[in-house]
Amino acid sequence: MSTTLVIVESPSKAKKIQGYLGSGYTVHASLGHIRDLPSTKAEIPEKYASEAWARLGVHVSDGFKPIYIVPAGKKKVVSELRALVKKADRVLLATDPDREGEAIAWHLVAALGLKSGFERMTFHEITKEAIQAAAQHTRPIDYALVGAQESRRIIDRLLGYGVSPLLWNSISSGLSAGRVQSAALAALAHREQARMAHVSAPYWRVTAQIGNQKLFTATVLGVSGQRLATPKDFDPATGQLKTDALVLTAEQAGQLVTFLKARPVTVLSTECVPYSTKSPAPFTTSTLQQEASKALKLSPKQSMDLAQKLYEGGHITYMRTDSPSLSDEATAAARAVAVAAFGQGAVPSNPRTYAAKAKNAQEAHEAIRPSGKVFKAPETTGLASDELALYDLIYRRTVASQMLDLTGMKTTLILKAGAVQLGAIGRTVTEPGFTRLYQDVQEGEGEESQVLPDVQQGAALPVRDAKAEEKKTPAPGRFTEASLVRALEKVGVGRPSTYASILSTLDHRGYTRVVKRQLTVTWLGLLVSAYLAQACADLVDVQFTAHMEAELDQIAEGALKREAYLTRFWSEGFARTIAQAPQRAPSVPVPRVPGAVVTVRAGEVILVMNGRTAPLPVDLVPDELTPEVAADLLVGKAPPKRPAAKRSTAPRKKSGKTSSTRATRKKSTT
DNA sequence: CAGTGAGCGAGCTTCCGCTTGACTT
Repeated sequence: MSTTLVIVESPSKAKKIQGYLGSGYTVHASLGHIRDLPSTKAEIPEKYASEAWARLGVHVSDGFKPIYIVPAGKKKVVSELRALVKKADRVLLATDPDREGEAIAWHLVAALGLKSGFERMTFHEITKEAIQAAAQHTRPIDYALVGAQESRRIIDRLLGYGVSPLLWNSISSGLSAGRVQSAALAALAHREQARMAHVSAPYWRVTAQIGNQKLFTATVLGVSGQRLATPKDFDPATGQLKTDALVLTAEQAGQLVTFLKARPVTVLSTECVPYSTKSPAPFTTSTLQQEASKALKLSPKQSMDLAQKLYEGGHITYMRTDSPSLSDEATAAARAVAVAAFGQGAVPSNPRTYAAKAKNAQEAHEAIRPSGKVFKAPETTGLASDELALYDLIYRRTVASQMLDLTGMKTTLILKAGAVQLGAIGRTVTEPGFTRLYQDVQEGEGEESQVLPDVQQGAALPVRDAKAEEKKTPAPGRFTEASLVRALEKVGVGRPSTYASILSTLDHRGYTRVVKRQLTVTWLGLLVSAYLAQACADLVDVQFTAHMEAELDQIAEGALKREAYLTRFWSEGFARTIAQAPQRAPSVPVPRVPGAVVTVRAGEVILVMNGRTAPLPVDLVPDELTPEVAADLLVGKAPPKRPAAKRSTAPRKKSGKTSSTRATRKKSTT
């Protein structure tokens, strides 16, 4: 009897597919990649160990030939697969239908020593029909696509292992740089610098409570035809007014309140326009992380760990995806839930479809959704606590994606009291649509969602109360872990499988800290970012990945040769930049402390001011370095303690440590 | 003379992306 070995990436997928293909097929998982460039010196094969180029794992001057090894953790799965290959007379490489999957298929051919009798099998849906059809309609491996993946891998290696040593030289041993992490760090550093440079300006906001029965809030827009200043009217760098808007003094604000309380307002104009809010798309990895962060206060890592459990338990589809699209069966299931709960009118007559808008999306999987042809209601899953909460979020989001848009009317009233002009905005909902099931957690609600009375032009309304509040123009907000992921996804940096790990890399290197769910950058992070911006400007350019992707697409289409691209990119580009990079420690100014700079000496981050130096505490967030704190540090006083920001692990655990201590011990005993 | 400790030098670190368990905390 003949048997066919089918190799997929994930074990839960293997189990399901085995059921659909039945006897005659053996389905086994590769657990992702099975070969890679050597990551440490110890992994370099002996025959290359003495070669200088082997440090990179890529023979640059010999056509950028990579050295591939089977990492220690993957030896077991490779030998299992080898044994299965022996028993099979045909192998179907059913890894994911994307660039990385194509490469895994090719690595399997190489690592398992397949000579013939192998084919590539791809599918976008795990249903019995789709799988059986896919097993019949196989194709050869797409070597151009594999070449694009190898180019991506080589670029990331050359950049990462080429640039990181510059940091060891100029800043501190063990630091790292890379295409993805350095772009993420640059975004954080840029935002933190804008915050530090921000000069806030005070302004007054005057509001009145108006109405006969139900009161509504109106805001003073202007006086005698001159507009009242709002945050947009100030230059964030100086705090100075940059338009001709009116900034009230405290006294004027008080007078305005008294004036308003003393007389009714008349309606100058009313405007009523329809508005709508589109149903949200089903979850991708990135949007799941954002919503779980807002609604459930989970970090991206926590969300992914929970989603992994839900996936393994058969509750949801695959959780690492960049596609918001639903299969036909899932669309029908979502509509069925909506109709059962809210009636036939809850869904549009034509099912909604969603396509990826993220750059660089590969769409190998469908959206994250409840599994199966019929969605299990959350309360019938047997799940509890956080797992239940996350499943419930996914369930409601998926069903909501198939429901009607929210529609309503937006009303704007313009009012006047003497020379004072006021405005009020209100909304009424005519069709709640998807919001019956799924409410976005939104900021900036309040006044915008009030209901305004139905009044005519020229009508007079009593003012019940008025007040003036002193406000300050806000500094740009910090990223959260989830909002950084969203920002990276938007420019195509990182992949669903790496979003959570990018954050942990930044944390482990000491570049960032999470403080009260906000992602803050440390002084070390600012120094590294400043150094890279100066030494390797291309690396921190947000467009870098987008440009790379465009070239990789050309390689995949056969329009560009791998070696030509890598030569232009590396030998004629980054290799030169790296050779010319400065070897000095970077220093960055402290915006609010004139004459002070932060730099690094002997691997330690220090503050330098007036010829004196002081080490900076690791947990001192950059914008907490005020003139007072700086003065205290320089006379050796510790800054005021606050609850320590937790760091997940001790700095830099070294995997090579055991072998090096063993070597030292051996030497000392001889 | 044995035991201790300061000081020195050698060697290593590092990337991104695809998967789970096997480890600690």
